[in-house]
Parts: sequence; C-alpha cells; structure tokens
Amino acid sequence: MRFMIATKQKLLDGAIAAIREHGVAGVSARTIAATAGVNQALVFYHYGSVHELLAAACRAATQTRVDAYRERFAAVTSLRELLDLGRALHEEERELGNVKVLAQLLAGAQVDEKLVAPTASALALWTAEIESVLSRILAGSPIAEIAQVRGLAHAVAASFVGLELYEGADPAGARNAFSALEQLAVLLEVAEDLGPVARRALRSRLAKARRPRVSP
Amino acid sequence: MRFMIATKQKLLDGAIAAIREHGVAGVSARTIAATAGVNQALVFYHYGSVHELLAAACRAATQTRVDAYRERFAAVTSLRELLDLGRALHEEERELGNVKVLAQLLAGAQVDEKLVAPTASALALWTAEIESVLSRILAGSPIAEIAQVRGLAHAVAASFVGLELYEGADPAGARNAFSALEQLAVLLEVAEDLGPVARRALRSRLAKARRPRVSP
DNA sequence: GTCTATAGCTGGATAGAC
DNA sequence: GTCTATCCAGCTATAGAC
Repeated sequence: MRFMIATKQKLLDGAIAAIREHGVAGVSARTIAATAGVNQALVFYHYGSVHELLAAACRAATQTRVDAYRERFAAVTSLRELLDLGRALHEEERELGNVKVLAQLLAGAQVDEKLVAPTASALALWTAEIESVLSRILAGSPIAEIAQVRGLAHAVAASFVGLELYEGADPAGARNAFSALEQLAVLLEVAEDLGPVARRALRSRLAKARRPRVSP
Repeated sequence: MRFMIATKQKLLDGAIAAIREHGVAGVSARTIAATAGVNQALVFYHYGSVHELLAAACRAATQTRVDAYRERFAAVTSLRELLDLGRALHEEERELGNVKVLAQLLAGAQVDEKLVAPTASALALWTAEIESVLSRILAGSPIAEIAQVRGLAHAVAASFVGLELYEGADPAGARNAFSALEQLAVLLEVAEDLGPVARRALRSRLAKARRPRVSP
C-alpha cells in the first residue's frame, strides 16, 4: 500500500470526507466520487463496490490516526496524563471529524454486516493502543487488581464513541458528561496512591465481588 | 394521545420494529408499512412524512419503556442496586431491542437534523430518571461533591449507548468492557463509605482540580 | 485507467377512485 | 380513512467507447 495511484487515494479520502459530511447513511458511490472529484464508475473499477471502498478507507484512516498518536501515547506515564491525552485526542479528532467517522461506521455496522469486520478492526487499533498504555501505567496499581485492563480499554473506547454520538444529539449534555467523568477520575488517582492498609480493605471488598473471566 | 386509531398505532409499532430489524438506514415508508401490515400511502396521510413518524414513534416508545422502569428506579437505595438495575435494564432492553432503537436513532441524528430533536428528548427521558435516582442515593456522599450528578447521568446514558453500538461490532469486547466497569464500581462503593479523615484527603485533592460549571 | 450512457431497482411523495 | 397507480429522484452496477 506504499505506492498508490492518485485516483485510488482520492477515493479513499473522498470516502472519509463524505462520511464526515453526510453520515454513513448519506454516502453513495456518487457522493464519494463527487467529493473526491473523480468519476463515479471508478469506485467500482478500483474497489469493486461501495462497501469495499468504505472498508479500505476505514482501515487506512484509522491506521493514520493511531500512528499520529503513537508517540504521545508512549509518553504517558500516569493516569492523569492519559486522561489529559484522551481529552486532547477527543477535541483534536473532533475538529478533524475522525471520531465522527468512527462513530458513523459503528452505527452503520449495526445495519450492514459488511461493515462489521472493518469497523471492528478499526476499533481494535485504538483499543490495542489504549490497552498497552493502561497495562504499562497500571502495573502494580490496585486498579489493575480490580478490573481487567483489556476490559477497561474497551470500555474507554466504547464510552468515547457513545459520548461522540451523544454530542450530536445533545451537545450540552455531552459536555456535562465529560466534565463529570473527569472529576470522577480523581477517585482513580486516589486509588492509585492507596497505602497498604487501604489496599487490604479494597482487596477484601474485591473478594466479595466475583472476578469475571476475560475473553480473548 | 390516549385514544388513537388502530392504523396510527400500527404505524408507530411498525416504525420501531422496522428500525430494530433493518436499522435507521434501512427504514422507509415502504418497509415500515410492510412491517405494520398497512398501506404505504398511510404513512403520509397520518404523519405527513417518514421523519415525523419516526419522531412520534421514538417519543412514544421511549416513554413506554421509561414508565415500565419507574417503580424499579424508585426502589433503588444504593449505588450497588442502581448498578444491578442498570445491568438488568441493559439485558432486558437488549432482548426487546429497544436500546438498539435508541442507538440507531442517535446514529441517525448525526446525519439527519430532523432526528436530532426527537432523539434528544428520548435521551432526556432516560437521563432525567437516572439523575433523580442518583441525586437521591448520592445525597451526602463524597461522590456528589466530586462530580455533578446531572453530568454523571448523561455520562451513564452515553456510555450505555456506546456499549450497545460497540456490541454490534465486537461482542466479546463489549462484554469485557461491561465487566470492567462493574468491577470498577467497587471503587465508588469504597468512596461512599469513606470516613471523615479520608473525606478530607479527597476534598483537598478536589481543590486542585477545577470544578466545572454545569450547563442547564 | 477513465469516461459516457444506461439498465434496473428502490425510495418519497401525491392524485384520485372508492 | 384506505387503496391503486404513478411520477420523479437517486442509487448500484455494468457495457462499451476512448
């Protein structure tokens, strides 16, 4: 994929731009081609179908975004820093419209099973990144004893997408939700700094709750 | 709305059933009418347009579901009970397909601004219920000092929707996320039972973080 | 590789008979 | 209130000229 003729790349970019502009329900070979500034028939010549183009665009766009954040993810050393990065990422990607694209694809995947696989692998790129940071900074933390790191990574990704969609319907509500979650994060910081006595207390509570098995 | 002729009601039910079955992108006057077992032209006679029918159906269906849970919400007296009810609600509504309908409408609202208002008011019905329970059971709790109750209610609703959409693309990931969040809830329980010393420590940390203003 | 043209289908919406 | 019939727009996908 290192070398790609101009038209194929234009179609990839056009597909993402079209989703951003019209939503997944509003994309078609015609709208994509118009956005890309190329002929409509080329969608089928290069990608066979609209779905396959969307799948390719989803994959390429997500990879690009994840790569763009890799260094910043790697630089994170605390929960607070991760939360700050999360906030920044949300705002930057919102500006660029990329979180919207992911949310749209996720919504589209509910309807169209041909979108399930590409969407799932796009989400996986993000959650893998989050999981690797979490497992690094939560090593030895009581939080890691309480919840599966992989599950947390999935929860973070799912909540992000949910908040993004929520914002489209109720912007003020979404802002309040974001603020509340950030404030709640203070609790996690406190938990991270627990002394041995408090840790024992937490552990005894944990014993009462069943520890779920994580799926692969 | 207490008395409604049979056909109008059939169309309302048909609209919800059609969304459940085909997703927002797959609903049309024809599919709704077919699901409802009535003539396609009646969509326009009774509701003027497909969008207006969807708005009415969204409103009616959500009200019905919220009403069905009102007593159970009212019976909740602790955070743990609320979480259990949340889990039960998610599973029951998932079974009935209603969370899917809400998620679909939310996705549709990103695309079609005519869906924004009905979707927002449907979400508001849920968040109002959650907020009233939260403010009751969190009265005097340090959690209420940390985060705005209304913001928390919005966050819960948004995360629920996000998880529902996530489940369509990656079922195993969604299950892990749910488990992780439940385990994390142990932290909230601990916070609820904090003694005076620990509360003071928490409060001093809180002072460092700015308390955001809540929107109306 | 890129274009035009078009087949074949589905959808929103309306007119007018009953 | 309900039905049939129909118009027109937009869609996927392909055939075939260049």
